[in-house]
Amino acid sequence: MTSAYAFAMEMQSQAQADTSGKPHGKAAPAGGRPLRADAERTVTAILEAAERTLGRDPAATMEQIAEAAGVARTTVHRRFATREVLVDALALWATRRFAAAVAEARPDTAPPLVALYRTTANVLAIKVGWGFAMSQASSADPEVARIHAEVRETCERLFVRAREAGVLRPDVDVPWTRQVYYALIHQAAQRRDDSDPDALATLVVDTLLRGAGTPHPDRL
Amino acid sequence: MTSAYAFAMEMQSQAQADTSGKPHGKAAPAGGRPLRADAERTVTAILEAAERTLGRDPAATMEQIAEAAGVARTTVHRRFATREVLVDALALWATRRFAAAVAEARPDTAPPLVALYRTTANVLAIKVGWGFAMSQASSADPEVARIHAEVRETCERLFVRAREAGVLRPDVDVPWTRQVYYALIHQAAQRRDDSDPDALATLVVDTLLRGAGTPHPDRL
DNA sequence: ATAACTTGCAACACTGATGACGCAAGTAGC
DNA sequence: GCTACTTGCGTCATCAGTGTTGCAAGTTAT
Repeated sequence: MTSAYAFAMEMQSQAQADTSGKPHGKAAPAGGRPLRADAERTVTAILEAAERTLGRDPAATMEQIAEAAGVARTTVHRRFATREVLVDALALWATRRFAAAVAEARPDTAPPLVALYRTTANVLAIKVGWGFAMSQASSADPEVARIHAEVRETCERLFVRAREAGVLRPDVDVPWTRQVYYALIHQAAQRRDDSDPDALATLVVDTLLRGAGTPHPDRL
Repeated sequence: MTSAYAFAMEMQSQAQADTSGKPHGKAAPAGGRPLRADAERTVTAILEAAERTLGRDPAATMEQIAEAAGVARTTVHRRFATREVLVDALALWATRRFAAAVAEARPDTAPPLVALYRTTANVLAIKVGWGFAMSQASSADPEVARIHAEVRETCERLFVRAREAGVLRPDVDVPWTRQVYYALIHQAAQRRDDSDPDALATLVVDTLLRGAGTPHPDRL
């Protein structure tokens, strides 16, 4: 991980929204102003540890997360007032990377097949390693929901273009195709073994387009 | 649901195993002997309510499950000593139906394509409505794990036969194909709308075999 | 009708997780 | 080196969920 900083800090400023304040007293101490270098390192360590830990067990304890991050539990609470704030921050962080990965593939302008391939490879690279955070698509955070909806629409636009370009059959159901596409990516991201993003992307795109059947059997 | 009784009672007898006994005192009162009619109705109501409730929120409370079943929380505990016992019972119940649905399609003897279609339709019929229970494949209960492993192998045997019969391409990776197949079924089961099992099965099989691409484009 | 069973209710104990503090020691940055 | 910040640690309060028990009222089956 290179610079989680910028993201992490945005998280903090988001976090201070303090939607309702179910717990007793105060919210996160998170002010918008810059953190000292060591503090930023800690925040990053916590977010990464949270991903690893929650990835294995979504019900993991703040204690376990703290331990994985190599910090005291109280320190986690200092940075993220509540568990919810932490999870939301994680989700937002990963979601923005996700959106950036999609945008980078220029899905609205590149030739459909190229865009499809590049998008797949980019997204795959994010998904392996940020599996838990990406599973929080149905986050309470409206920003996360918004971004996911946006990506969803981008994806469907791409499929429409692909259909018009003759890459997809004229009769395909775009929403269904997108769901299948998501499912394939998810499945590919699970493979712990051969994790070369390009090979996986090829597998996904190939499966999506050709399926597993023989070209022209006299079927059914 | 017609007769959940036989299943539910088997659950109970499984449940009494009392693996370690983490809580204080005793385990489930579940003896192997028959329940009175009203008690059986209650057990069934609880299992079905658990499915519905946990389907929406896997972290749902025993209280919420009880409420959904129209029963007091203490009654739930009377029938299922711990939350774990309840979830295991649910998983085992659904898993057996699942296995039965697969077996009914004669996946080892029917012509591959027929078997594939029938299996899909049967499994789909189980999965919609028992989504949560079926997601417990990685249950602590060894019986559940065993059945799932068995079905998995049956599925792969079917795919091998399909490949040899020319239904699947000679170069397909069977484990990957099975994963994709599972994912497609899962995806199809999500569709709350057009829930005709046959239509969904057609969609799944069609997608698996043909994919979404045009037959023979000059691709890549 | 009666004996056995089942349920709801109220109450209680226990546990694990969460969140908040204050303080002492250590570190970053000027 | 001085100041401000950050962290670990110990501690405490609170809470939600779980599991248990006793009893009165209702139901089932014979």
